[in-house]
Amino acid sequence: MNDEGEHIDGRKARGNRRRAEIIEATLAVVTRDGAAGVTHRTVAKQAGITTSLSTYYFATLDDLLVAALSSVADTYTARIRQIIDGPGDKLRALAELIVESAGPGRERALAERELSTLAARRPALAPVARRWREDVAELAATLTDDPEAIAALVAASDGLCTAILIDNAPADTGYVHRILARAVHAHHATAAS
Amino acid sequence: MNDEGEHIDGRKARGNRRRAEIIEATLAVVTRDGAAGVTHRTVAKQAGITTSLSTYYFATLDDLLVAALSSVADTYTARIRQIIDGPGDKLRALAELIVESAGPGRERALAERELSTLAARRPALAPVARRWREDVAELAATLTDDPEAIAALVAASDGLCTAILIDNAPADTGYVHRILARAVHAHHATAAS
DNA sequence: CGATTACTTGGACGATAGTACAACTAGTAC
DNA sequence: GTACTAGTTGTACTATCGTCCAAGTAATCG
Repeated sequence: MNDEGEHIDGRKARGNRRRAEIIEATLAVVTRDGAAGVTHRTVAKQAGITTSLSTYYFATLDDLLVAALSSVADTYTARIRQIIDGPGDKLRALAELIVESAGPGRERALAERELSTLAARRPALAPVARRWREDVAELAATLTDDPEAIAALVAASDGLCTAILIDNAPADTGYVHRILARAVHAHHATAAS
Repeated sequence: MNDEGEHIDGRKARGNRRRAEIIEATLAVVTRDGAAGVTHRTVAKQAGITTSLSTYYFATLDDLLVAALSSVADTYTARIRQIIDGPGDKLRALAELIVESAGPGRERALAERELSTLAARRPALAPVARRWREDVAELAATLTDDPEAIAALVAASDGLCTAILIDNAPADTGYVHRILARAVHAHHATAAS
């Protein structure tokens, strides 16, 4: 099993490399033309391969989109987990992550948002799209025990991302940090009803 | 001018009625199949007219999408302005409006979000998509003078909508209201940096 | 070596897309 | 009545889509 395994793994590794290339090409297409521009042909052209090869690795377009969304979600998860496990001011690190959406990470963030929106219609994508939100919640859980504060931070993070992406809102780290802090640290006198 | 005007207005009125019908059909299609499902043919079938008639009123698909997004944006603007100008607890009314996205207004809200995301790629749509955000900001401005509190409320509103739409998060009016209040009324000790 | 398997290719099928266009209808002007 | 114009229809052209398939290549196994 091991002997054969190494060879098989070698072959599979080549295939997985191709898969990764195709996924990256897919994200490039989403970045450039939006999710609507994703077709087997455009992706293949972007990746420099033939159309048939794209369908060989992803039989259906849905498979391709699921894989692409999963990929960006994985990246984001890694980033946030890095913040959670790392030292330093977690809230500030989150603010810096959000502000990235205004700069070099803008196109990628836009692609993620587009794929997330797409997830609303494809049940298979929903759990993947939900994950980054859960990650932020987990980060928030290290800062407070109040469930509402956690929900507020998640909502604020998401809303700020939207503001930066759609509205081209000013993206100053200090500014974003203050708004996030407001959600978490609010001394809210639990007004009734 | 008036004599002729009446007749011309009569013709134009008929045309505008058709336009409205087509826009409504477009929203129905976005609601059912997503923005990607919008084609001259699907819209025409939904409206019970021929494909050619759809292209007669909206020469290009972009025109149709712009008109559809403008329509939903108008509706939302009217709702929020009603809250601003009306009596009662504005923040609670906003919470109720947001919570609607979980119930009967869900599909419509989803359609709006989809069109907004689409706006990120079409400069012509950007100002329209920006408007509902400005409306919420205007509502917030009646509750506080702090610009950051306003930004926080807008972000919270948007994030909560996303949570409800994508995450199927619990949508309790009191809950939403408390999170919104947290954004506005935070007694935040302006931590430096 | 041949056999097997993963990988890759070019080309094809039917379906559907955006869009255009000439003809037809109905209401209005004179 | 005729002339005109907005509204409406059926049809057709071309392009691109998802998907499939038979054939070819290259690496590995026995």
